[in-house]
Amino acid sequence: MSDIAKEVGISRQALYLHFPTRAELLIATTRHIDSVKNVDARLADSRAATSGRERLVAFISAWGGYIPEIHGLSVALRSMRDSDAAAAAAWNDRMQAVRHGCAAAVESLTADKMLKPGLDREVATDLLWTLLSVENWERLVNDCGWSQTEYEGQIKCLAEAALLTKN
Amino acid sequence: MSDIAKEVGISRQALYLHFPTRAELLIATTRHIDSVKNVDARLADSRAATSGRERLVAFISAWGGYIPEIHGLSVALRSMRDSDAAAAAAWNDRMQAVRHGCAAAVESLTADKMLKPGLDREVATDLLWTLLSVENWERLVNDCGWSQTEYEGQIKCLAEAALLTKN
DNA sequence: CATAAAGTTGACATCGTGTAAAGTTGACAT
DNA sequence: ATGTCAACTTTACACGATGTCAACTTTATG
Repeated sequence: MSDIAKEVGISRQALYLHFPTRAELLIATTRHIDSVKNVDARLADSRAATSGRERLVAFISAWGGYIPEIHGLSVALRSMRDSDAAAAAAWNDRMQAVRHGCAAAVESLTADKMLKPGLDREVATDLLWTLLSVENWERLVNDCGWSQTEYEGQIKCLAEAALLTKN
Repeated sequence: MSDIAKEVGISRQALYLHFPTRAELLIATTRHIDSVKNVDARLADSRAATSGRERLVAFISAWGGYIPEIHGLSVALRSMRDSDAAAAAAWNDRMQAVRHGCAAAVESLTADKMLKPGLDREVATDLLWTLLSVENWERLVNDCGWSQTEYEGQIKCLAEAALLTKN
């Protein structure tokens, strides 16, 4: 809070005139970033896709491309999940929203009969959701040194290999 | 530290007679668990595998089955990565050890000409390493409610779909 | 010019980690 | 039996972070 106040140019106490707690500040910031960076518009492409496969790829582009925008905040929010229930709930909400996107992509694949045979839709959603986690992005981009382009490309391949019927 | 001391039945301060810092206590605990749970023996199977594919599957069983044993500790260690360099280094060491296992499995697949064409060995290692992260285990088992058996089975399928050449 | 909003300073409570000092207890060797 | 050493105890305190509180100042506005 001291650092943020210093950066903003007000006193630490004045921050508490705007946000009751550190968690609320972070949560409000995610809301703000969402509106500034326009998440909804990013997801429009994937909803507009005609085939299930296109939808899958478009969704991966949309969410995968959004991760870097919220990454710093995501680190802060996740790191206080165990000490602050509000922060945990806020993070869970975001993740459930991503999960809904995954489920929609899986439904679209199912409609196209492109889902790998024997793969339950729920399981497929869980797998896709897991692949698209911020933690995996961190590992590949930060720890492994991949570029954003490499990340998106490989995750698309991986998701296709995992979910799509062979040819 | 208070809680641990209470659990152990000594004073908080006495803990510091054994471990200089909280981080060192956690690190020492990982070492202890490793020796008690015998990680090395668990990995013997995967090193003994004859084919690359067997090796991959055996490694996933070995490491995937070890995750639940260290999970509580892993949470504690990871949560102090940003505040404590020693904790971060300890966690990284463990993860690099897992990465070496992944690299060995990938090499074994390469030797068998089973690695998906066009897939760089380094990239394959990164992907496998990412799939096998503790964070993914947490998500699938804790958040998605999968059993350990489901986890191991699906991750094996996923790893095979991601890395192996098609038939 | 009064007022209300926004900000300032300074002090303080609470919690967790870690340090420090002085005293207690018990085992064990001589 | 006595002295010594290791392990532990209690008490106190420093430090940093979050959050609260009270009193004072600045500034825009009707």
